[in-house]
Amino acid sequence: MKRRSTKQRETVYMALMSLYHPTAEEVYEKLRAECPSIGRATVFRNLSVLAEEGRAVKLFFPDEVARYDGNVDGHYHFVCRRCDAIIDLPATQKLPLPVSDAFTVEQQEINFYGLCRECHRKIEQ
Amino acid sequence: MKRRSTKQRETVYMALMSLYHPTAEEVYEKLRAECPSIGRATVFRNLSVLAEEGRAVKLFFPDEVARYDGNVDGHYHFVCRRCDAIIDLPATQKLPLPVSDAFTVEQQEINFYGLCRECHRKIEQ
DNA sequence: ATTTTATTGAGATCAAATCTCAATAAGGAG
DNA sequence: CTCCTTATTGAGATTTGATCTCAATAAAAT
Repeated sequence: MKRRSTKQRETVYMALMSLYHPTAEEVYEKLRAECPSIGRATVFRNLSVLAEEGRAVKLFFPDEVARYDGNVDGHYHFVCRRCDAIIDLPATQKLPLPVSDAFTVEQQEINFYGLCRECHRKIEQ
Repeated sequence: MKRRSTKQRETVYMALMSLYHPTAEEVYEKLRAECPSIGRATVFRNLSVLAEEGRAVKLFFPDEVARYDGNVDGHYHFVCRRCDAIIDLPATQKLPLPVSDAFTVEQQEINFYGLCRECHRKIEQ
């Protein structure tokens, strides 16, 4: 099944790039404001396609709906448990896999959970 | 709201400990075979409570339903994209957080994705 | 210009998880 | 022990993110 390039797909991609870790629903909401004729399934489908093509990364955080990241360079994420902010962190190192020869690692996902500075300060008082 | 210790909660805990990264549904299925009167909501609720209490860890993997881990010692996970196996890896090191003073890290989650040896072998041929 | 078929959009459908609420039972007080 | 408060349970309804269906459309090869 050869893939075709469509106006909708590129529109979805541009919306994704203009948002920070949006959910599919958020991308849909933004697009609907611009081109009301776009369908929800089209947005969800195209985000999947973009992830398949490596133009986006699908993110999963605890008890959260899926999010998409237009930044496909390897990086970590920090999630604040108080304000729910999701913050990109530069990947300073590749983590060596413990028992390396038993697995072929294609991707690694590293998430930190805790309090951002702002929320830490607020809670201390 | 003081927590009470119930027969059901401990039953759920024992079922969790006897399974390897089960989904809530799998725990429910197992328990239903043993004590048919148990309710689905009870199982789901108690797994949440166990996670809250630190007696279990709730796991999230891409496009998967939530799973629970009775092993609460910090460790990594490897997920095979072909056979979907989820494998515990010993945590050989704590990863230092890049911009450490801006965040208070309480947990870190490290997942590797790729092929287990078996599937790697099968695909090569 | 014609043909093939990937893609779209509206709405239906699915499934995991949560919520509702009356009945039950844990566990502290007397 | 008995009584009382209220956390917990269980059945089923509900929610909600996401996928599926299918006729209409449009990309792109011939």
